[in-house]
Formats: sequence, C-alpha cells, structure tokens
Amino acid sequence: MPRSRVVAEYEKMQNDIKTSARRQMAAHGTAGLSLRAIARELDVSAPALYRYFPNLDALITALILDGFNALADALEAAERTLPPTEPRAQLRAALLAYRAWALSHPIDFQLIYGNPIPGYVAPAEVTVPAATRQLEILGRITDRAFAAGQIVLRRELTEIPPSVRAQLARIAEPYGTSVEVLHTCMLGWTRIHGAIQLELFGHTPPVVGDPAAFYEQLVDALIETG
Amino acid sequence: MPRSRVVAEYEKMQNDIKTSARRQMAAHGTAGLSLRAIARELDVSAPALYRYFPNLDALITALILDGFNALADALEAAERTLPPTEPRAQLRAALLAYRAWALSHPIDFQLIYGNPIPGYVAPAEVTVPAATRQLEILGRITDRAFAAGQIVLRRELTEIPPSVRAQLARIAEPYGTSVEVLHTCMLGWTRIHGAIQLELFGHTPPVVGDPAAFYEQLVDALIETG
DNA sequence: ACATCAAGTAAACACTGTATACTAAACACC
DNA sequence: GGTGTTTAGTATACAGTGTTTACTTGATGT
Repeated sequence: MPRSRVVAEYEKMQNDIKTSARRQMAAHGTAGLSLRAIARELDVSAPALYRYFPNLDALITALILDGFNALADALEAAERTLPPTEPRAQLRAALLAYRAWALSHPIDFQLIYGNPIPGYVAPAEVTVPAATRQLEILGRITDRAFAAGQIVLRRELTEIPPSVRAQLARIAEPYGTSVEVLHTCMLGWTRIHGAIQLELFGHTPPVVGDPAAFYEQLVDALIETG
Repeated sequence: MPRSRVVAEYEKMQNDIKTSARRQMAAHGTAGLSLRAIARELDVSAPALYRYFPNLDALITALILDGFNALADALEAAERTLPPTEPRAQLRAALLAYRAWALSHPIDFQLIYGNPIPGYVAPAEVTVPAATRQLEILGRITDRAFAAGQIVLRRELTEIPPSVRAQLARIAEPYGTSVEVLHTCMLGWTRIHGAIQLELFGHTPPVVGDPAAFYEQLVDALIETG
C-alpha cells in the first residue's frame, strides 16, 4: 500500500474539485460557483468536499494561486519561444502573452485581479507573493535586455523619488537588478495591466476599435522608449 | 396632494436603500451585501424593497452608476480648483484626484471597476456610457492643455495603427478633438488606472514603498512627456 | 360611501455554505 | 481472527440568501 498512492488519489480529488469549480465559473461567471453544484457534478454529498478543502474560501484561494501560476507559466512559455540572446524580443513576446492569457482566460484573470466572490477577500499574504512571480519574470527579461543594450530607459523616468528609490533598492538588491530597471518594470506593469483591465471591462474597445492593435502599439512604444 | 411629494418620498426610500447598501458594503466588503440585511436596517420586510428595485442586480447597477458619477464629479471638482487658463495644472489635479477618490472610496472603486457580486455581471450598455464621462472630462482638459501649448504629444505615440485611428476619429469627431489627443488620453487612462488598480490590490506598495510618490511621479512623467 | 390602488407583510420556495452526528469500510496490532 | 482506530463519506439540520405569491392594510379619487 504505497502511501503515495492514497496521497495521489487525494490530490486527484482536489483537482477534480478545482476542475469542476473552473467549469462552473466558466459557465456562470466567476461568482456562479457553488460547493453544492460541484458536489452534484462529482456525485458526492456537499459535506464530503470538506475533506479536501476546509471551506469555500480555501478552494477559491487555491484557484487563485493556480491562476497566478498559470499566467506566470504563460509568460515564461512566451519567453522560451525566443533565444535568450534576444531579450528584447522576449520581452515583447511576454507582454503580448500577458494580454493573450487574460483574453483567453477571462474568468481566471478576473479571479486573480478582481474581487469576485461573496464575502471573500483574497489574503494578501498569498496573492502578493504569487503575483510577484510575474514581476520577477518581467524583471529578469528586462534586466537582460537592458544589460544587452537592447532597450534604453527614459531619462525622465529615472528621476525616482527618494522614498520610492529606497524601497526599490531593497527589493532589487537580492536580484542583482538596478533600481532603474525595477522601476521601469513597475511602470510597464501598470501600463499593460491597466490596458488589459480596461479592455476586459469593455471600456477601451468601443473607443479604440481594434484593442489588439492598440495594445501592440502600446507595447512597442513601451519597449522602444521605456 | 402634490404628486412631486409622493415622488420625493419614493426617491428618498430609494436613497435610504442605497445608503444602507453602501454602509453594509463598507462594513463587510463589496459582496457582504444582502437585501434582507438592508430590510432589517430600514425596519421593513425584505419583499418591500422590491417596490423600489426590481431585484438585487438593479440595486447594484444603481450603486455602480452612482459610483461612476461620483468619480467623475471628483475629477470635475479637481478641475475647478484651478483656473481654466492653466489646463496643464488642471490635468495634473484631475489625475491625482482619480487616485485620491479610489483610495478614499475603495469599495465604490471595486464596485465599478471590479466584478464583485455573486452572479452579477454589470451590463455594459450602462457601465460603458457611465465610464465614458471620465474619459470626456480628461479628454476635455487634455484638449485645452494641448491647444494652449502646455503639453506636447510624444512623436512615437502618434504613430497610431490605421485600424485604431479610424475608430478614434469617429469618436473624436463630435467632440472636435484630434485623434492624437484622444489616443494620448486613452494611453494615459490605462496608465493611471493600472497603477491604481495594482495599488489597491496591494501589488505595488510592497515594491515601491511609497505609492503616493510613485503615482505622482508617474503622473508628472505622463504630463511632461505624454 | 364606495371602488381603486399603493405599500407593505407573512409565508413559502429554492437555493446557499457549513456543523454535527453517524455509518461503513479499510487498516494496524496482538 | 477479533479488536480498536482511522478514513471517507452520508444524512440531517441550521442559518442565511434572493425572490414569488397571496393577502392585508390605509390612503386616495369620484
């Protein structure tokens, strides 16, 4: 009786629950998620699910974690489509992948960057580290692109307020990245994130007509001039 | 029996309901909102509320509309703190007001730019026009600042893709604004919106340390160099 | 004085997440 | 092999939700 066997079955059930939850949200929106509906779909009673997740919030937190990781995986996959000798192209690919993932997984995106569930507030101590992975990936690529001289940082944007610079330095230090690169990353992140968020909420499309082209141009401008 | 009297009382009740809803959300998060709890607070039975709102979704939609208008009002109030001869300063004030309002009304901000309610999807045909008011305000100020020569548009950013340019032209035409100004507005909107959204979700503060300074510098860079 | 109508209520329906108590099967151990 | 313990699951119940239906008031218009 390999103990790993029973563990594997336990994790399979956890995954079945998460899969069912995702399908349910895909069908009825991020909040049309119900423990009892999951139980019906899996042909068990509702309380049985409590063997695998202590409550609904824990299930949602697990889904959010998965979402963050899936997005980060998508960024890394985009990075790998190009050789490391072309970090600038990698950066562009990663930024485009960010939007592509958001559009192809709108529910997950809302789940991780919205506040979708009744009474649920994502615990910052779990979401922030998870989101940090994205920043690490973008930072890593940006750093390589800058080191290779493939991108330049805008002069104006290097005038970082002292209070900001101090904290950025603390964060950048363990990565061996410069404060300017990290700052540029944060600014870039806010830009692409805002564009995607507004697009998903339907605010940009009616104005710009072709949100894909709008976004690509935004990304190109971002890479070209910081 | 002035008919306006009974109408006024009807609207007072509607406002009482909305006020109670807002207090409830402030206390228990955007989704801790319950028709029955509102009814308890107003000392009426739950079905009585259906005289004033056909269902919960309608109430939420009303709250969202109010939120959009309150944000737009805040932008206009900021605009009025400065004389129209200084549109550049007005623009800066409005952009800072955007963040200030979001921070002082986090629930409303999540309500209008998140997807907070079980099963509720904001009807785009009502939210989009409401959000458009913000864009109109920012566009108006930007247009005046540009006309007065107080801001410049970045060359790179005027290379607008044809598909985007076509739609922007259709939107800008009735306002008598140039495509470039509208495009700059959209880009600016995505930047400040993304920064605020990430800040509210706790993603920027741990990295930049001083989100207020980070944001102000972002706004200054935005105004100075487009 | 009477009919009409608006506002509100009580009761019920179909849900939800969750806690408690219990059952049935699998396991370790002497 | 029988015994105690653990595990997975169930049935039931509780408190809460939005919403519908049917009914009761009290005020209004004629």
